[in-house]
Amino acid sequence: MSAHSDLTRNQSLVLDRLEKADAPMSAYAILDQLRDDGLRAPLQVYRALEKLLDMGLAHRLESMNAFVACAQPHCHDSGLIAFAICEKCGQVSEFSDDVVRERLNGWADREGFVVKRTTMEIRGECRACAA
Amino acid sequence: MSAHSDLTRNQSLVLDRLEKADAPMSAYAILDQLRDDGLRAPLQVYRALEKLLDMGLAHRLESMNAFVACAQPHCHDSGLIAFAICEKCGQVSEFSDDVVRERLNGWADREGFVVKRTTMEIRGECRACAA
DNA sequence: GACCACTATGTTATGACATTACACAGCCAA
DNA sequence: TTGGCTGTGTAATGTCATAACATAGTGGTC
Ligand SMILES: [Zn+2]
Ligand SMILES: [Zn+2]
Ligand SMILES: [Zn+2]
Ligand SMILES: [Zn+2]
Repeated sequence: MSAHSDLTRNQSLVLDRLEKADAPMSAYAILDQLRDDGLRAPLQVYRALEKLLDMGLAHRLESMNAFVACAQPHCHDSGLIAFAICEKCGQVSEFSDDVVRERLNGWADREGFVVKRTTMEIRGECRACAA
Repeated sequence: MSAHSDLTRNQSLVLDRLEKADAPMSAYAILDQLRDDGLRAPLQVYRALEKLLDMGLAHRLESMNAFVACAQPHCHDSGLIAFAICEKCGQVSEFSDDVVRERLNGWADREGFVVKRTTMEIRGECRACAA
């Protein structure tokens, strides 16, 4: 069912669902679509998501309490990923920028701030929707 | 009670509470602390917050569903503000970086993405807590 | 094989965050 | 004085996330 054979059943179900979605999904939306597969409680989804986030196979969009499958698995070890989210069609673009990363790290170094995790989300309209 | 005479009563109450807090507050935490002032429902707080956000007097921290008073009101028309949030003591540092803004705008221009709003939140530990 | 530690799972209940819907009051301009 | 606009009060509901507890498989060690 999925190309991720090292995943558990629930993890595979959730990741598959995310990969087939054309927009970010909330945990409860995922759950609703996996009822037929035997999932019945939110925690089953949240637990699977937690692992997928750890593995970098999915991302959480803080600004909308939703989740997406990673667009370029294993391709962003930069430690800083930015998301552009179209509020009209839901399309999410994932990218990283070394200059931005440098600037933020520079600020943190000067301030003595120890960075654990950074989120960067741009909301707006994609080219197609803005036209 | 507040230096913001153009605000309504509820807005002043909420902003005062945020300004006196030493860490971000959830809407419900604000509500709890304003019971004595007559506030009784979440919506009263959320409505006040909505206006304060519009006016730039407060900010929402998406990564923790909480709110802070703006640290430098009227001082960041850059349109892009970054927050560094200490997960230990709750201290929030607010800053902006023109280079970062340029880079993100550059990406958006190339992609034809129309930016409405950008959130940038760094989680970690401040100098004092990391020591 | 018996044991133990570790990870995953299933289920119920609860907690935390946010909005919808409706009613009412004040203000100001037409 | 009427109508539009903004702010307010209240109840009910919707949405997102976790705590607590019980169970089951897996793999290593003795
Ligand atoms: Zn990714
Ligand atoms: Zn779009
Ligand atoms: Zn500010
Ligand atoms: Zn700290």
